Amino acid sequence: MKEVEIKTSDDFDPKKIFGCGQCFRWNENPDGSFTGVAMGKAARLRREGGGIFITGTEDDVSSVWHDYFDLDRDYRRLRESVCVDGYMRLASDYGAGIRILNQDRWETLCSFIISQCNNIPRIKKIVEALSRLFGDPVELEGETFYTFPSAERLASLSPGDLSPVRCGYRAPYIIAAARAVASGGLDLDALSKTDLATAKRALTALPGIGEKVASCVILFSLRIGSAFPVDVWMKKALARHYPEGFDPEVFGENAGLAQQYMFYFQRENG
DNA sequence: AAACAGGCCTAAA
DNA sequence: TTTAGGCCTGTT
Repeated sequence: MKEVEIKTSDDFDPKKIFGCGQCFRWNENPDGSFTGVAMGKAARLRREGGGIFITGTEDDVSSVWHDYFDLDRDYRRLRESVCVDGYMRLASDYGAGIRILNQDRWETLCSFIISQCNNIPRIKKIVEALSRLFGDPVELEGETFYTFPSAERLASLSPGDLSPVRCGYRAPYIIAAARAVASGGLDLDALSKTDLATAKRALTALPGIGEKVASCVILFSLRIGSAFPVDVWMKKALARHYPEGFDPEVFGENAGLAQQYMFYFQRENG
C-alpha cells in the first residue's frame, strides 16, 4: 500500500493525539506506527524524521485526513493562547503535539455513550465488537478491518441485538441515539453550526447522555471549541490547581483544547 | 470477595 | 439544587 505525506506543523504527535482520550479506534504497533479505522477507511500512520506518513492517496488526504487531523489550525499558536498561568504553561508544554480530531459525529456520539462508567480497554473492545458485527469490511495490507456501523444500521436493531457486544445497560441508549439520528430528529450536522448551549441542550435530551458525554461529542466532532468536558480526571486537576473554583470561559473558544492539555497532563502525571 | 471504572437516571431531601 | 444508590460487565 502506498503512502503519502501529511504536511503539518510541529504540533503533531500521533502518540499524544491518539492517546489523549478523544478516540478509540487507533492502536499502536510494535514498530511505533498506528493502525486505525476512521471515516470509513482503514489506515496506518507513521512518523519518520520530521514527517508524518499515512497509507492512501493524495486524494484521501485532501478529502478526509486533512480535515480529520484539523490541519488548518495552527496549534503552536493555540497552545500559546491557553497559557493563562504557570500550571497551564506546564500542562500545554507537556501536551505539545496534541491536536483535536474532527471525527465522525455519529461514531463519536455512540462511542462516548459507551464510555460512561467504563475503562478505556473495555470501551475499545465494545466499539470493536460493534464494528465487527454491524460495520462493513475494509481491507488494509491484506488484513480486514470493519468500519463503524451507521446510525441507520443500528436503528434497525433492538437493544437485545446488542447483547453479543456486551455493552450492558448502555444498549438501549445506543439504539435510542441511533434512531434519533437515523430519523433526522437529531441532526448532528446542523448542530455543529449552532453554539455550545444549543448543542448541549439537544444532546442531553437523549436518554443516557448527560453533561460530560455531550461535551465530548461537541468538542470532538461538532467542532465547537468552547466545550469543556469534566470527568473524574478533570475534577482532580481542577480541585488541585484551582481550589477556589474555575470558569472555562477564560479560555473562550479554546477551552476544549485547554481541557485536553489539563486532562492529558493529569492522567500521565497525576 | 468486594470494590471500582473516563456517567446517567431516579427518588428523596 | 444537591445527594445517594443502582445499573451491565470485566478486572483487580
